[in-house]
Amino acid sequence: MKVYEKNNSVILEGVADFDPKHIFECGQCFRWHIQDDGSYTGVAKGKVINVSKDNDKIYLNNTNLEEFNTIWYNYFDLGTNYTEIKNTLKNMDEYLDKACEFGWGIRILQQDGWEMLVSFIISSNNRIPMIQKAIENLSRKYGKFIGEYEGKEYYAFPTPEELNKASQEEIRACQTGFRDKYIKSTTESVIKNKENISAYTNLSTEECIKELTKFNGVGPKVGDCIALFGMQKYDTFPVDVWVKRVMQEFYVEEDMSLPKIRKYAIDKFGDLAGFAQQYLFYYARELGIGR
DNA sequence: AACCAGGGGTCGT
DNA sequence: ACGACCCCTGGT
Repeated sequence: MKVYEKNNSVILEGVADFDPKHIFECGQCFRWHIQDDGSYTGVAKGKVINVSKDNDKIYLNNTNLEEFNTIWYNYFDLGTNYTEIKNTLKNMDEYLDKACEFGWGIRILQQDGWEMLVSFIISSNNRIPMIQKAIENLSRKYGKFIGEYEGKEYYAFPTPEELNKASQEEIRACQTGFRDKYIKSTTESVIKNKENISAYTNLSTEECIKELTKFNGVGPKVGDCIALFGMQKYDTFPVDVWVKRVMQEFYVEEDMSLPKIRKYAIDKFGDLAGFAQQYLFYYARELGIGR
């Protein structure tokens, strides 16, 4: 991979297994939006950045080499060899083979743990456009102003201290619905116990999920998502409705419970369970499998 | 036009 | 084990 800077952009040449659509639409993130030109603009790590692809070049716009080295290299998980991961998964069975081919450019972003905690609490019993709207509202109201990009204003996701200034009613006014109380209680608990959410990456997967599910509004599925997307716990397997469908379609009996599907997948896919989940989710959702 | 069913995890009973 | 929770979408 060749990396160089040009006109407020960082250009990556010959990077394998990277497709913006696959990355931003595989269910792992909520703050990336497609633009008229097919590129994606998003807020992460307190910055606004735009990502586009042209043949074998990836353009990271509105950033520079220093930020690439300190932030975006890890954020886009560029140190991980996805070709190898896909090869291992594809050899397991024909369904993973198809799913990996289909979502060939997926990468699991290394996102902020605190932001994932709140975002996936909002995601429970909720749909993606609604989740995006609520997170946007919370950021605009309580997060720091980052700046304008292409005529739009962007705000960082609020820190625990910033979000703690909001009352339950004010949180609900951001269109969180009945999850307002979960967000309030979780934020208060983080502040009160001086929780360092980013340190959860140091825990074992099991310990990490056990700690996460102590927060109000975090059950098994949401806990799995936070661990996978915010804490690099790749040996877990969030089972949402789409993953349940695709698993029942290809692997297990129709009446298998969610915890059993999860265990089945973790036993089968092992350390790569989280990656398998992403390929299967994207495949199932884009193709409407099991609907 | 007005209404109702559907979607989607967690909590509390 | 099961209903309630919020709110937008899509169908009738």
